[in-house]
Amino acid sequence: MEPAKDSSLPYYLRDLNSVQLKAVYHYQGPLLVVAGAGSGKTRVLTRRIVHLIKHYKVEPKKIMAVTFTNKATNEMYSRVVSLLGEIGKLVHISTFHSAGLTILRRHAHLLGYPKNFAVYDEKDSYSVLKATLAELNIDQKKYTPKYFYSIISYQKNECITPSDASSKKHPSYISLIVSQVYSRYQEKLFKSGAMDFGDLQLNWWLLFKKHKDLLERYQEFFEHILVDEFQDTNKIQYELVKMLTAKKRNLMVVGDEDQSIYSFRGARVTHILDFEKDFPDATVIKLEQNYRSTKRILRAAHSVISPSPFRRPKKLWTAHKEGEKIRLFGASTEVSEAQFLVETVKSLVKEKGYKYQDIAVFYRTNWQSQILEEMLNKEGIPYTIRGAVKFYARKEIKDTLSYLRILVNPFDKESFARAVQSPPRGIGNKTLNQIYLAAEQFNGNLLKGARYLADNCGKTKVKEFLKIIEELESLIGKVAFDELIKQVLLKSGYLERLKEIAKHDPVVFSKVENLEELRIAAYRASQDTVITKEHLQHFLDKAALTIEEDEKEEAEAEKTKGTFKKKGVCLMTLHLAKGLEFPVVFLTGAEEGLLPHANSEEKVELLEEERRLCYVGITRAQELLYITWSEDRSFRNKGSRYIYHKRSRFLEHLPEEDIEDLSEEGSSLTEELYPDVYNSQRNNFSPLSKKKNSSFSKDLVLKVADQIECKYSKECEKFPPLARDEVEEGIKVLHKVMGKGVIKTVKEKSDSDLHLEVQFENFTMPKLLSFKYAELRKI
DNA sequence: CAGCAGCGACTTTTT
DNA sequence: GTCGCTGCTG
Ligand SMILES: Nc1ncnc2c1ncn2[C@@H]1O[C@H](COP(=O)(O)OP(=O)(O)OP(=O)(O)O)[C@@H](O)[C@H]1O
Repeated sequence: MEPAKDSSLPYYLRDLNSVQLKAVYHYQGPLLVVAGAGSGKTRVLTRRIVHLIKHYKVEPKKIMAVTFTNKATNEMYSRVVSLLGEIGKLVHISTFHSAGLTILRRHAHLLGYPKNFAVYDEKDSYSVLKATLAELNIDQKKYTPKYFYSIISYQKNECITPSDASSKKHPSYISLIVSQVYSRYQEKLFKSGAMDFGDLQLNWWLLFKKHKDLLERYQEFFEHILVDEFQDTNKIQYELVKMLTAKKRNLMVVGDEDQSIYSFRGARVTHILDFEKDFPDATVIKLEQNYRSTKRILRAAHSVISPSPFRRPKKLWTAHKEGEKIRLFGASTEVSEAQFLVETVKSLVKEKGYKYQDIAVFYRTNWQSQILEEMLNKEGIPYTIRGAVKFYARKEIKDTLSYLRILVNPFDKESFARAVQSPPRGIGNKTLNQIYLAAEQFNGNLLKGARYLADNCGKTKVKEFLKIIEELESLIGKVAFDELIKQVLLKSGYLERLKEIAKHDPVVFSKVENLEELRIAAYRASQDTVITKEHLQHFLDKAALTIEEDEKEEAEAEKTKGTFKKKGVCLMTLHLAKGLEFPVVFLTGAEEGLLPHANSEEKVELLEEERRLCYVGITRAQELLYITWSEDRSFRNKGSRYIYHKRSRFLEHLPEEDIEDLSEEGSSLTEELYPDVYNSQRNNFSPLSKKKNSSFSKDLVLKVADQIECKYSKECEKFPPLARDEVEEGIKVLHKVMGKGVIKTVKEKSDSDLHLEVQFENFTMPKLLSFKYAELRKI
């Protein structure tokens, strides 16, 4: 297809082929774009936003663009901002959940929730469910909280409310129990002034159902709604989109059936088919030219996806060159797989001129990243990882944030209980229950309940706890956010407690380090401005949705490139990779049991989803593609038995002429014959055991703990401020929060500011700082 | 009420 | 192999 090269076209319409242009020009009415990977779907969607604003003079804030994952949202955001600059930031670009949260923050009172309702994560929800099951005398061994959580989430995704669930005509025994649990659970959440993830959609939907006037206002407000990755949309999300566009019918959806990988959370590919039924007048546009990958990569991708039995065949071609062969590497152990990765990355950077951030590493499950990380660390290769063990889900972080959460929402039982008991302070379940009871007199306000108990029943321990809370509360509006976090850690005795534990168990080092990381996140979120309740709420919201702090800001920093890439090799799960692209891709763990995952082998639908996952991974690659697997990997729960895994069945049909097999010599045969030798060799191979204990001594714990207490800010006073013309790579600096470090790179951003990358002593990864705000000292 | 031993779950993917 | 929860003990 000839690109429209006419240079009289505005900048944002260049580099689009005629079919793409047709989609971008589309003004009003429903529009469906279906197309294969890399055909420019996201490009068309983002360019169309620009066109709507520039040409049709639609106000940016009246455009909403949504999708499911944070990553894909960031991708859209950075593309729009790079095309539009500041104006682009006014467009409402977010995930469905984040959009729901924003709207519910404004109107939740209409549903009876407090304005500062809490957002419960999975763990909080489990805990509520556990209490629910206990109340209903349900055997938790037989039906776990997890089980109910998944069913309730599913129901919420399907627009099923508790009352819908209980009004079933001929309920089975189990669905009867489920509906009981669902109702009681929902009641409990409500009393705690809390919503779970599903509620961010369900309550949004209910809000619009119950308050037509409000819905109309939003229908009126949003001129255009665009949905990226439409195949990942579940029922309630589709319903929401239909509701919102019912009046103006300016809805554009963009998707690819072959990339549907979220059916486990209720996403339905059939929505693409439904769309044509729901909007019979929809314009349908198909894109067939791939602009991302080489011919070889595309053929490989095709060989993976085409055997799928349910698939509607789709054309996809590219004008790009053949490119290099796809390299396969079958390793004998996960360690040698990781070694291959590390070595190859090194040589790509050294000899082929690739940058670390050009390289992505994908895997099926989060835990697979561990070994890869260790290897990369060992070799000093910079990398970024997202979502592994979610930062805000860690115990120490949740413990700390629980104090802030009850400041914002004193009804939040989960956070209240957590704060009260971390660290343990002589208040146990008995007192806790008394507080709950007392709180009923105050509409469920737990702080008031506690106050009542403290004043009238002489509970000194409770009094002491309340004193902490009140002191913290008084800091709001007075100090910066990082200071507030520090005070939480000090006043609550949490840090003291960790130091105590450190004396006999240095493992807490990583916890202290994480807390320091949290304080830095707080510092970055507020810089030196005074923290307000609104700020605090906002920060907690972002934490709840696992939106990485300043991800959007950084996206901006790299405007020129269009797409934003973080520093270093990018590690992520296959699910998170969707919508992104990289010059070099490593698809790791491409073996039976992992891809397809063992849990998905049984059912065809699940198996096919795994296939699509593999397809998604392959189609992220622009130039080079490496596929690796390991015949042997230790699965912790399966004991120390090693199970031999064959190369993934999805690789079976890779075209012979497009691949180059670099697999290790020695194979399954050797393993089967000499398992002992094999195993001992394997042990020699793991120098990476997590025995941090010896090197991360208790001194280090104390050091970081000191840091939290801001020892550096005093030290800072001893050194002269660093002037702008003194900034130079390699010089030593002191930062009041992060301590001593060396400037690694200097990036000019504008006249007013510099961007510095500083390697601090106490952190493995370098930190990005703004010169203007960092107030560095010269040492 | 806190500490500790013993037990089971954990590793599928996201918000 | 580790984490976190449960239930027992002091
Ligand atoms: N007409 C074009 N000319 C040049 N490059 C293009 C054109 N259309 C798309 N591209 C490029 O192709 C790549 C893929 O585009 P994009 O990410 O929008 O595709 P996509 O359909 O959203 O892919 P996926 O579904 O795999 O996420 C991008 O690098 C984009 O810049």
